[in-house]
Amino acid sequence: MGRDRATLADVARRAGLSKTAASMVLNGREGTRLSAEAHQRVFAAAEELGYRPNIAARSLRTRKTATIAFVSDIVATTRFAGGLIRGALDAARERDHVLLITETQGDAAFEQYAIEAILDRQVDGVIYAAMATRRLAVPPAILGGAVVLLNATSSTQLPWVLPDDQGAGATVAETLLAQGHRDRIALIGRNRQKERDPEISLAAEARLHGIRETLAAAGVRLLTEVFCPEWLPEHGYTATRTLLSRPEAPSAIICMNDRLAFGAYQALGEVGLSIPDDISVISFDDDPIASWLRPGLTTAALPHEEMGRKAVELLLDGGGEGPSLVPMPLRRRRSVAAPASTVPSPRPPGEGPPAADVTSEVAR
Amino acid sequence: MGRDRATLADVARRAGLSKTAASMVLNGREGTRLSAEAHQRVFAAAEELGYRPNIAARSLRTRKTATIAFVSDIVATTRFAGGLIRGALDAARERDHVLLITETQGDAAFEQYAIEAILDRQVDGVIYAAMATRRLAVPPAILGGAVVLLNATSSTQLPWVLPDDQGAGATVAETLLAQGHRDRIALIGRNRQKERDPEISLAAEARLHGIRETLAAAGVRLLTEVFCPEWLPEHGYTATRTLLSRPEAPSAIICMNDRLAFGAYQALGEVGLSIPDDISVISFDDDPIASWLRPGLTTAALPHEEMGRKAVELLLDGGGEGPSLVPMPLRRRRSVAAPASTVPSPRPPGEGPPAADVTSEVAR
DNA sequence: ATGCTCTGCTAAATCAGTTTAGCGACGGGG
DNA sequence: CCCCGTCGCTAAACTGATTTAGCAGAGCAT
Repeated sequence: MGRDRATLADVARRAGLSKTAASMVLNGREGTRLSAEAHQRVFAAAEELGYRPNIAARSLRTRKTATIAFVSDIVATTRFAGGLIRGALDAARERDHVLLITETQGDAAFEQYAIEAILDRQVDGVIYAAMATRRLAVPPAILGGAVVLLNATSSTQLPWVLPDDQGAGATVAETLLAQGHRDRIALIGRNRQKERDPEISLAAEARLHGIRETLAAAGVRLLTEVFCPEWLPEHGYTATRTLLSRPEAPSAIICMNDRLAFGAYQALGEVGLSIPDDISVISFDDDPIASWLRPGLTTAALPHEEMGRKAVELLLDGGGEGPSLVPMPLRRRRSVAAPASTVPSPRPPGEGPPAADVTSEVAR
Repeated sequence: MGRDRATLADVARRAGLSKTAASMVLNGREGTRLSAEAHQRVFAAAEELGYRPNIAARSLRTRKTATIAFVSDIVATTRFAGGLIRGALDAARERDHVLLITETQGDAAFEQYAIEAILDRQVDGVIYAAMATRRLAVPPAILGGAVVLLNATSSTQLPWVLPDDQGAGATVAETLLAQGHRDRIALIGRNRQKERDPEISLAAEARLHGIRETLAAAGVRLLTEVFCPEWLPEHGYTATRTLLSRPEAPSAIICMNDRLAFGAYQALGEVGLSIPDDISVISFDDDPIASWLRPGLTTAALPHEEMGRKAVELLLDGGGEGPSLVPMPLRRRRSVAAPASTVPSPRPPGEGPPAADVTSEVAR
């Protein structure tokens, strides 16, 4: 790999000029007094030889590598990582940079390895990413250079990019209000222990805040909230069963994320309630399952690609300290409708299929 | 980032030795006649100064960068990429290497960029990964160095790693046979156009082959097959409705992947059939949804982490040309049981699912 | 003729390592 | 006493770029 490559000296020789001249021409240096003809010859020689600079040699001198480190806690388990990386990759390519990826897995030894590895390689900057939106501590060793936090905050004076969870909360609430939902809106997914701990997640509180403010502005209060230990389908399922066992049935359920909403779908399906005719469901994240559910789940999408892209922009183009909030667009699907005029009553389970119009659902 | 670092010259000076001596000691060179005391002094000096070699300088001379390029067609969209990357990352770290990630998005210009970028950076090897198991053409420019194909084959003489889809097919079939399913096993997900095109996917044919061979060895033939244009939930849904409209109802359904199986769950749920009491469902991939479904979906897992890990091993430790098949372990959950003694009959659905010649029907 | 300023270009240093070639001291054999 | 080999170590070349410092020649004014 990469033997036989023409060097700058080869180009200079072929152009009949010095390495200095060749270097300056190829780097487009201003203020040099090299003739137009010299430019021509250098470009021609470089072209003919298929010259490409050796980045190791260049960065030895310049201490620039055109490489960005992407350090994250977990890349694998969450499918959101892909979006962040993809966005970063795109923006990096546009700026002729490349991404070095490492993972700490939340392990101090691995983090140490990752940091040494990127420091040894003299990366131009570091994107320090968390897979769950949260606050974190930035290892001091990397603070010598450019750092952008992605999907995370910190107490340090750095730029960081976050999804606009609060705005998404507002959007979600507005969507329900616009359909005529008022006093029978339930919420699933708060977590007593974790939501207040910014080291674990900032999302819950911000989303809730957006929801509450918007509802309050319309003079509406949440009907109930059901707490969940985690945001997994099984918890959404149990929470929904709990919800349905209460005297006053909701006209709409806001789930804190799509996995909870999936659980809600399962519970509602078992009980024979139809979405959105009997009950609307709306949620956050735009997990792939949101589009696979029947009916499709309306949800405020986490803008992962834009976030990854934004992080690179802040790192390379500058853009100051503090937060950059990326809007979370609402994916409108079929899970939200106007509330039924009558309060829906759960059918006894085991009675058979819900009275959904199957053929219209099949026509997809 | 990385200024103020001690250099080898600093270490040598502090140890009272030459750069040569320091270099040799730190690299653990055999056959050098440096005294034990000299070793001590160098190690001590390096320790005290927190010396770390500058990789750019080193690789300028040695043409080794301790960096592997991970080139894939698509990292974002599929959540499988994470597993591949994670496995590769782990194995790379164990060997003191780091991963440079690029994405071609199947675009020739992007591929060109990616290749130049990694060639410029003198990576030690390339993992060329596809997100859908398939055959691909390796760009000749990278054939100068070490290359391993991940989740892909090629006609070139390179090592490649694939999931053992055929073995998984066998496992799946055996699992059903072991539960007593025989002549009422249906299959969902073959695709007329694509499955035969190895540029698109190798998985379908291999899985089917494993299934057919195993069943044949037990004297069993598939009851029916329903074709699907893609492997998405909606197609699994339609295919299942189609399947249920046939006179002879299956006791088990094999889905070509979990997303199809999810669609099958939806259709079975609507029609009031219970999994696994009325019908068993088994599948491939171990998508996250497999564990979220109720009941949990039994499925042969794509061993992404192991595959990524294996690719790095082949690249760095050697291991010869040709295929390395990584077994696909079965995740046993609750979706498979013994067939009901009586043939399950779908409850009369008020809305008739489409009735047509199934085998020729292409679910849309 | 002298000094000065431009113009157009180059030699050499530099970055931080690895590697080759070889040097001085010492001991032993002839 | 001389030659040779081993021991323990080092000077210097080398990797491929960037960058500093400066040189030769032309043109112009004095």
